[in-house]
Amino acid sequence: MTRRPHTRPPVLADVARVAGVSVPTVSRVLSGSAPVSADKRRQVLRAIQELGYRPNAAARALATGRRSIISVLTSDTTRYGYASAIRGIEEAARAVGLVVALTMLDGDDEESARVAVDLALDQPLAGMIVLEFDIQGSRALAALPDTVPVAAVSSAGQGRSVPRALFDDHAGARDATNYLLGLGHRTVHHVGIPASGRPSGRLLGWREALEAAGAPVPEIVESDGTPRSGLQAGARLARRGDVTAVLCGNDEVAFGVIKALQDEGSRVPEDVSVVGFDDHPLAEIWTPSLTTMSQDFAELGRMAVDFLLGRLAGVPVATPRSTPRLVVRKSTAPPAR
Amino acid sequence: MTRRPHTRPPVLADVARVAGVSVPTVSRVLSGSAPVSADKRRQVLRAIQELGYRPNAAARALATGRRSIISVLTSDTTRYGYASAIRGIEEAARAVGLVVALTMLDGDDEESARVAVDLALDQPLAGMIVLEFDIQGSRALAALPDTVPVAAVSSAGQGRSVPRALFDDHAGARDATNYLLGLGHRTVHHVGIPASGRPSGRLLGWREALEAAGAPVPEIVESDGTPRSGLQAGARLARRGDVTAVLCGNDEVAFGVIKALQDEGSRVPEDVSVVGFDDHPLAEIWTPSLTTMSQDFAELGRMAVDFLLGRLAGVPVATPRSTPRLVVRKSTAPPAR
DNA sequence: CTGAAAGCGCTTACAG
DNA sequence: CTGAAAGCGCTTACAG
Repeated sequence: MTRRPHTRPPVLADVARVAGVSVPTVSRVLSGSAPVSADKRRQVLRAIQELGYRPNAAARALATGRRSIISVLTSDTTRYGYASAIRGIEEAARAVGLVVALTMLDGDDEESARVAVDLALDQPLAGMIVLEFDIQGSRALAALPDTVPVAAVSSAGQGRSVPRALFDDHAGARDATNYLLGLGHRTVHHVGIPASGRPSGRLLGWREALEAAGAPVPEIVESDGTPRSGLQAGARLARRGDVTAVLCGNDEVAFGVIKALQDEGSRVPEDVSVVGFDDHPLAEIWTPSLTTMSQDFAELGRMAVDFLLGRLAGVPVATPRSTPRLVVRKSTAPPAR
Repeated sequence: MTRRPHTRPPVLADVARVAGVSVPTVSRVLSGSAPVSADKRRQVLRAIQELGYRPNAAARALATGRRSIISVLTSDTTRYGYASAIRGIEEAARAVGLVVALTMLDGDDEESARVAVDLALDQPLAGMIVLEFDIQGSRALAALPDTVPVAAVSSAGQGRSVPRALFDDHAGARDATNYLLGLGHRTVHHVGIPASGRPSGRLLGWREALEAAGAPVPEIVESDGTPRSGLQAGARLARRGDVTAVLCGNDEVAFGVIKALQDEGSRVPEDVSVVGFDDHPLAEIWTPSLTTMSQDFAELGRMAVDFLLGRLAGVPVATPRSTPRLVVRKSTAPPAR
């Protein structure tokens, strides 16, 4: 395999010359936009093969004005929910011939959001999708100029008036809390995770369910959404002594909470019931297997793409919405007495 | 916030007109490529502000010939190792002003590899990075024309002569196996995961260590790399009855193996020691916490970018290499008797 | 069906 | 320091 880095890549005019036709004719067989005689078509195809010709994407984009990139703005892509949503976005984008560009939102301030947004905006974008799962996502959304088509994947009930695919974690948290109350727990504790705005839909749904049931609303235990922070949250809960049910902001935190509770001598679910959020692939393998609110992130990602494309095409699309679904496993049970 | 979807976005000539200067002058203040008087500079800047001007990426790419996209070809991005590598790639790329495009390799055949490669190639690429963690990656690599600059992230010892950042899982598996043998285990079983070629570096390292020690080489138990398949593999191992030590192809599988062993009444590590690979974020939270070969995937991703850019710049770069490191936790112990 | 010409929105010599 | 001109590699009317 010989590499020829110094050879100028062949352009359309080269193909035309080799095939003995005009430049527009090559363009026509490439795009199929107009009929070309079988003969010339064959010659063109052969020349393309021979030269290893590839259309210049930049030139094409400039001439047509078509944009082929969907830029995704997201914080930590190694987290399960984020990774799944990105996967769904990529699938849906690829299906319509679009490419997904990834820009990580890793700074904590507005300046770094602006830098990330600028970098993304420097591409020939068809549109942009912001994963507004957290404050970084919200900041990026705020830093976006209103000239670029954008769709966000957000918790229902967020404020900013941007088109979005919604996941109703508010309703999900309410359902989860009601489920625990229904098992007979006097109240439910909550381990929060960082949210896009204050307060999160999960927190609101949880509190709403408690208040509707006339149950006391315990102080929230905060976490940063990682298993490690769940460990600390679990240790704090164990020390309280009166905890029998916990709703965690996500499964990763729930894993840590369970581990800490067990380390402190509490049995799950006999002493404490724990519910997670997201249905992480390891939730069913955990010991005990984790009761959780299942969210289809990939589907959410796909919906965001469809939504964005629909709006670009001028077709009115209803706001897509996804409601988490309770998956009961072994980490929950009625309280001891 | 009013959206004006039907307004033509401002172009450089608009800025020039509003600022009362020539087009090249605007270009110069934009790029800083040549001195511009303070006066004109100010006027240009004001006009840019006023119009909300953004350079057209396609036009710029066409005029300069500069490419700003690094395309990453990868299969399932929700898996921990893949997600981390992508994260590292994105960080390194962003640091030098490049954008990362993601193309998922989800088909099982060569045709879908070709389709994915074609889509990626349709962008103005600076270069390409292939995550050759599995057969999909290898297929994509094979489908790549040799005109595009490419770097792969691969297991050491892979065949194809493409520049690559290497992770030495061969050595890692050998170290892990030797560690288990050193604890006094008579032999070590292996749960394989899908690899890029046959056989994988992990398998080779494992077998090599056993043979060097004169230990018997048990039949391999296959898995697809998911926790669920680990469950099945664990159940099969439990049935054998003579298993005291297991090296798993990755942590996700190890989690499933541990779970199944426990379900079948084996204690880990008292009856069976289990070692994983990758150091998944949940490895330290697992019960028991998982002894594993830690790999810095993000670092590997960063190295791949540096490697690619170095080669693009014509700077000779040594092949970057990363060797996994043993992290001893609670899932391993000397055999019972 | 086919070619000559203009244009997409930038940048880069080239003169001055 | 600044502007007129050419060019990057395509596509798209426009004639024929």
